Amino acid sequence: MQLQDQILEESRKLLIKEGFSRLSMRRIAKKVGVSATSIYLHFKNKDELLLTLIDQSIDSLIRNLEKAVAAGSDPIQKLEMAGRGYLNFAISHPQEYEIIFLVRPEEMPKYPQEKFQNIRRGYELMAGIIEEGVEKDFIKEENPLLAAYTIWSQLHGAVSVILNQRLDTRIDREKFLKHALEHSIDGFVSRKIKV
Amino acid sequence: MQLQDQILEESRKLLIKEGFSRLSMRRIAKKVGVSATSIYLHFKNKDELLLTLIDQSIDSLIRNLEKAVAAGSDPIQKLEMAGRGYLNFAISHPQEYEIIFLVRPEEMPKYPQEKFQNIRRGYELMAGIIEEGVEKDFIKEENPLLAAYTIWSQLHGAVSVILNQRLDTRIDREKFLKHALEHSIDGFVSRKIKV
Amino acid sequence: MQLQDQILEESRKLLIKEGFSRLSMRRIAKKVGVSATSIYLHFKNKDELLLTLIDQSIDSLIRNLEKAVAAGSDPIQKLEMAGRGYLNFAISHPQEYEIIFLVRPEEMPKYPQEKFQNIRRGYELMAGIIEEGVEKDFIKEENPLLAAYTIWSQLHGAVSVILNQRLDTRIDREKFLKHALEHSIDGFVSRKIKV
Amino acid sequence: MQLQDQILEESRKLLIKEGFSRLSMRRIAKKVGVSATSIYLHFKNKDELLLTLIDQSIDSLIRNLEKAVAAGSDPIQKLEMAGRGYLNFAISHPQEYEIIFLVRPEEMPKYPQEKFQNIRRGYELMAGIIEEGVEKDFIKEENPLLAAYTIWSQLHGAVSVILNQRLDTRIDREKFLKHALEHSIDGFVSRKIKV
DNA sequence: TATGAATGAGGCTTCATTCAT
DNA sequence: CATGAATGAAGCCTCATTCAT
Repeated sequence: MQLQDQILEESRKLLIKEGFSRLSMRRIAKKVGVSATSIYLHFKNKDELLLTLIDQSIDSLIRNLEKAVAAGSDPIQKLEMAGRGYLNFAISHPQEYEIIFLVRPEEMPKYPQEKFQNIRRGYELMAGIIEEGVEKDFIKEENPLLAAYTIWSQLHGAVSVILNQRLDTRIDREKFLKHALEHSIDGFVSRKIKV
Repeated sequence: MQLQDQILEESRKLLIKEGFSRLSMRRIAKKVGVSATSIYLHFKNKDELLLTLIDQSIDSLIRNLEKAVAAGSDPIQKLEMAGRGYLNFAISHPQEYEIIFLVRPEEMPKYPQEKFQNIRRGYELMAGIIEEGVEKDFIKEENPLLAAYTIWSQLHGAVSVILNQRLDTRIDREKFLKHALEHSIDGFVSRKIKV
Repeated sequence: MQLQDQILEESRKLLIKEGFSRLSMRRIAKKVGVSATSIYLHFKNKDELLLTLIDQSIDSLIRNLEKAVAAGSDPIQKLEMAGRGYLNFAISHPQEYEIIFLVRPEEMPKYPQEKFQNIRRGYELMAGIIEEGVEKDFIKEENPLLAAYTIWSQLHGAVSVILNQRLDTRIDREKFLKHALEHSIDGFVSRKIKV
Repeated sequence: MQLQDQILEESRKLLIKEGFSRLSMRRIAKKVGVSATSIYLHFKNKDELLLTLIDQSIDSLIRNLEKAVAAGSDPIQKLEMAGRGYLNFAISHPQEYEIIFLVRPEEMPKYPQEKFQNIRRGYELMAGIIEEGVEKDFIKEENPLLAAYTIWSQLHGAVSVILNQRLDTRIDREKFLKHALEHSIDGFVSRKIKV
């Protein structure tokens, strides 16, 4: 593995294990086993490193969604599989998922906007499915993008409480995820069709 | 205003404006117009300051929810008003809302667990309403706590994308909030009763 | 007990338990249960407090020596009892003993010299005994002050290694003290007379 | 000279001139003429710096003793030379000598015990000589280690009063040292053989 | 006699980054 | 491609002391 990739990988690990505030160039360098200076041969500075991290993670999430969706046949199934894919990705790749939401708005001006807009591809993929569902009369929905984004945000909410370890201890994690998915996807769908 | 309150207020402002990583004792002191040392006369250390901030914010959120709920008559209305109250609070008091979710899991061990568990009162309030709805046959739901927590997490998701300034620019904020609320509350209710 | 005495007592305890570097006005105040400011009502500043502490300790040591010597009949016995008294005092009142040697030379200019010279009374007491022994022909010694001071310094050495917890673990403390005393006092006497 | 050595040297000087309580990383850095940060490139932290200082000093003392002893022929002469070597080292390298006794018991837990135990080699060297003396019938002594340690502590006492500038102004320093050495070594020896 | 509030100086340490090699 | 040395800024925190009450 190239040094550049090692740096990215260790950064991800450090990020999830120790938190953002403890992610320093020195720490990364030590973990990788090179001098701190060496990192600068591969990344212009810390911001660029983070940006690469974010970029990769967004790509990874979207690739996962696309793969998940590919297996579905009708729009409703596709939507459900996208939702499931989202949750699975977040839960099983917490480092990558969290990095996507790592940069806080006050720091965003430092980062090129278009990088963040890549994430659009995620819910646009969902919006596309909904649109397809509308066209094929599976789904009734006036604003597919809005609908997709709503689902997207709700899935994010469910994942957030888990990754932030704030899920009530009296609630079973798997049950919660199942319920949240249903409530976001099935519920949405059912309501629109069955009612 | 007492210095203690000024410190808390400026901390909140700084937090929202500059982010967690830039919230330092020195910065707070400078903003308030006192020496950094003075803060230690009112708070044992930075952690205690943050804890007070969190505590106050949780209290504030819950008081808002309680007030919102008080105006409702039947369970369904109450639930909707709680949801609306949640969103309103988060949007209009972003500093306080964000502080509640500020502490990341890797730093939690430092803080007393019971402080964080105060937040339970928030979704337990919702669970209570759902239970009431079940009793009065307005709502069909086997696990009110799970249901309440699901709604809770979804509202959090909606709020998060807004506060993190990640809402797609093509989507209107108000429309999104309305849609998200409906999708979380009404949808939940309709599905359970009407179907 | 007066506040002033409480302050002194807690200072002594703190000094021995936590060390000089951690003896701060705030800490003392907290231990005593008053505000830090209050100490300044009783002592001009930290140096004055320390000085009082030293003064009292020197007095205490010397009073102990005088008492010990009083019980002896002939000079040799007196000398031995003085030595034993010295060791006993140091071992059983480590706080007070250590304070006497607390102030390092580089800080001495701050303190009035005459306070420290009180300690002279300690080995002058011993020198007196030796002189008495010379007069009564028990002891042969040209320079009683030098002899007394030598014994004095050797007893200090023995006590130091114990209080500094540097006594070799393979050596029994009591045996060491006995041996050191013999070697300093008896040995001195025997050599001069018996040989 | 390497920066590391400069740091150690200036630390020693500062220690003897200003005392332990004023030995700070900043001060050392200023003396050496580098930024405080630079020290951390050569020492992990302040404790490590002190430990290095202590380690070097213990080594230095023991090497001096060994050299001193080498010149002696019979055990008694060796013992005397070791004692003289001890005094000489302490008086002419006060910084190094004092550092050995710098760490107070309450701070010892922070430091690895084995470093401090190196000092054992010092009085074990003396114990060895005494043992040799016993074997060759020059000396009668049941417990060589105890005897050696007693001498050791007494020499330390003599040195202490001088380095702490507490020697009575009426006593000549050289005479005192000579007397103390005799009293510790010769006295010990004479008594054991001649009586 | 007592204190709460305040402060400037300074404590140790970590950080991102640069520069010469 | 890699590094060791260096640094200014900043982090949290404690200190002795003063002042107004």
